[in-house]
Amino acid sequence: MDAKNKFLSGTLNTIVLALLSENGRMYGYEICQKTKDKTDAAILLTEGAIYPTLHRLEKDGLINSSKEKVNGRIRKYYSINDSSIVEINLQIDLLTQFTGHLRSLLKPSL
Amino acid sequence: MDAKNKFLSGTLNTIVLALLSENGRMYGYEICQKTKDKTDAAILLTEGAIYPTLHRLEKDGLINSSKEKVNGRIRKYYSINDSSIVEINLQIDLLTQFTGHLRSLLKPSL
DNA sequence: CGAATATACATAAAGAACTTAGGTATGGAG
DNA sequence: CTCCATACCTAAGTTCTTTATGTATATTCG
Repeated sequence: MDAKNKFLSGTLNTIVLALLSENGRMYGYEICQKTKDKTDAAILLTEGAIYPTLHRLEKDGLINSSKEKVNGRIRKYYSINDSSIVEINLQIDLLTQFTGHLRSLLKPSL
Repeated sequence: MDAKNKFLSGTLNTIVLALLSENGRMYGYEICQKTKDKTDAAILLTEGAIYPTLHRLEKDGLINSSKEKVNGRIRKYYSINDSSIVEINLQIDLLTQFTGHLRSLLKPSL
């Protein structure tokens, strides 16, 4: 019950899409590490969450995958599907707006 | 599958605590309206979500309730439990920090 | 060299939280 | 008198995450 990231719920899809938009081509494990690094370990993605998320996004046609052997190990790289860029940017914008509204609701405590 | 607020998940507890901290004393229906007003209807809390949330927070001892008849209708007012203020402010701070990290992850798309 | 750790993928059972949909009831507007 | 707003509540279903495994290779360290 550590629940490191109880706020994460619902935002993981969009975080992944944003990282792929920015970085072009990433694999699951890398996404977890990158997120950890960029947030000073404040947001920790678990593998049990990231892999199903990637599979879901691919099934929904938002991202593509390709396997590649690197240093003897298989990596599965993902990148955004160009034909979904509009949809992806919309989702990112919506989440950005949501966090803005959220912060305005929380602000009085500052 | 409209999922108006697919990002809400996990943050509702803390939104409620923040609103109660700010406003002192509110009832469920009012919390929904207030949230709608303050976010230009971008965040819409459903009654199916808000009431179980209030019950949960009360059960956990974070808030208190009292019923009152107003204009012929029963209202159940909630307020934060003073002995939980530290815990509540911590949760609000954590969510504020989370949204900060989240925005930094999403920012490159701007 | 053997063991532990990091890398890298995957899935399944369980739990938590939300949506959807329904139910009850009063007051005011048209 | 009917509809809508107010005001509460709960249950079934869905979705997503956590936790717990499992597989496999490369590297590091004693």
